[in-house]
Amino acid sequence: MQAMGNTTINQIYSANGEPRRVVVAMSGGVDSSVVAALLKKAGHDVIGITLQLYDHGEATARKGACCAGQDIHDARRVAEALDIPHYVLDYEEKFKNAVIDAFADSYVSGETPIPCVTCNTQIKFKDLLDTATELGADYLATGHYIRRQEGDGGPILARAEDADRDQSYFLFSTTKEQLAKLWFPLGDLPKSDVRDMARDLGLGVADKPDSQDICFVPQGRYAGVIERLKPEALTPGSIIHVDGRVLGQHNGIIHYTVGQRRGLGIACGEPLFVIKLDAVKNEVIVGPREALATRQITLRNVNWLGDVPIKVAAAGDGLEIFARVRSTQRPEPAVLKIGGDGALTVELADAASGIATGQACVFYTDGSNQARILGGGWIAATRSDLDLPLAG
RNA sequence: UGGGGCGUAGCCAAGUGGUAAGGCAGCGGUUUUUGGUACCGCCAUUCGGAGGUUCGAGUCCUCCCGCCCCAG
Repeated sequence: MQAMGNTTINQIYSANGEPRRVVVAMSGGVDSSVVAALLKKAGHDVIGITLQLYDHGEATARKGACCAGQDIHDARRVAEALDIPHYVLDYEEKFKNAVIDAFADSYVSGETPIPCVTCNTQIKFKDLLDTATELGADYLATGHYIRRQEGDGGPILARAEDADRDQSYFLFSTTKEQLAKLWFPLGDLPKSDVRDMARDLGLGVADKPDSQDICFVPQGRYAGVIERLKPEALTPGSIIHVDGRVLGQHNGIIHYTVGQRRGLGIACGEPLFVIKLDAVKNEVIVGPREALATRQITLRNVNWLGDVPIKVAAAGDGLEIFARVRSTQRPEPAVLKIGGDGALTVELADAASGIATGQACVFYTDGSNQARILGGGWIAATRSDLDLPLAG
């Protein structure tokens, strides 16, 4: 543990050779607090910034939240203890426009969003990074578990040492330009060590629970958030089996996501899963588990982090990669291809199940814990292994 | 108003004398910086109703109620 801690501090030094000005995005949690402490201890000129992202209402006091209420106080206390300047920036409007509205729009259009990715790339690595730059910072450091390494052609991204904590899935759309000014000191550390460090450093947040769920959604009831923004999203419609039978009614497609089983309220002997959401017809298409199998994925808004242009890398027979279609699953063998029209597709070697549009497909060089991240894209459409319509 | 069949939890369903399987749905939880999946737990003192036989009945008998089929 001690050796690991020293190693990290040494790496922090060796990255620059001399102290630098660093803005640390402090969420009020354990991870970013330890980052601030480590960088301060290493002699850097550390500035803590905490973003206030959403209301002070019902979501504020609950455990597992961040960036509001109690968490801001926690961050401030840590900053005081570390004797570093600390600023709280009101990003509520930016957050609502860039993250919450997009979140609602996504569900209304029949997709399933990942607000954490949007927040990282649209808020933290954009507006906050700009602010950090304005403050004269050389780097913006965060508590994300991912590694930024120096490659031949500039910084590259690699999976975190702690595979269970690896957050590369949520950071796939980090651009090379953003990467140039980002710093992830925890990428080499196991989470348990980070907690130990927090205790050794006497940080009050050492035993704070990990954040989980969507930070701005109270009690996991995301539909309520959407309803407030878009009341029309709760229009009832039909639940239809892939074989054509009308099985029931729903109270708005925003309550469903592809792969979902619970909540359908339909008993038909074998379990039913949501196979597809049709926003135009306002229909929820359900079917057996087999109908969820997919290996063909069409992407949009791909962020490419490879060394050679993607048009070259993915041309012809495509590029053999490892792909991840959800954060909690290991990268699996796949082929990344680019079509004549420039459309990018991923073909999984083994079929995956329950892949919703609006989710992310992230590319890796290999299946190891040291794999480099080659980028990723948003899932625009998938094709069922069965002879069924496109789920998307 | 003759013959036959059926009636078990929200749905489907096993159980033919020994003290109510299972699946689906639902509910709760675990896992998880997205959703979902998965996994774990809970879910009929009671078998359409009323009597009867029996040490003991969802299972046998009688009557009643309700469906379904065939024939009139």
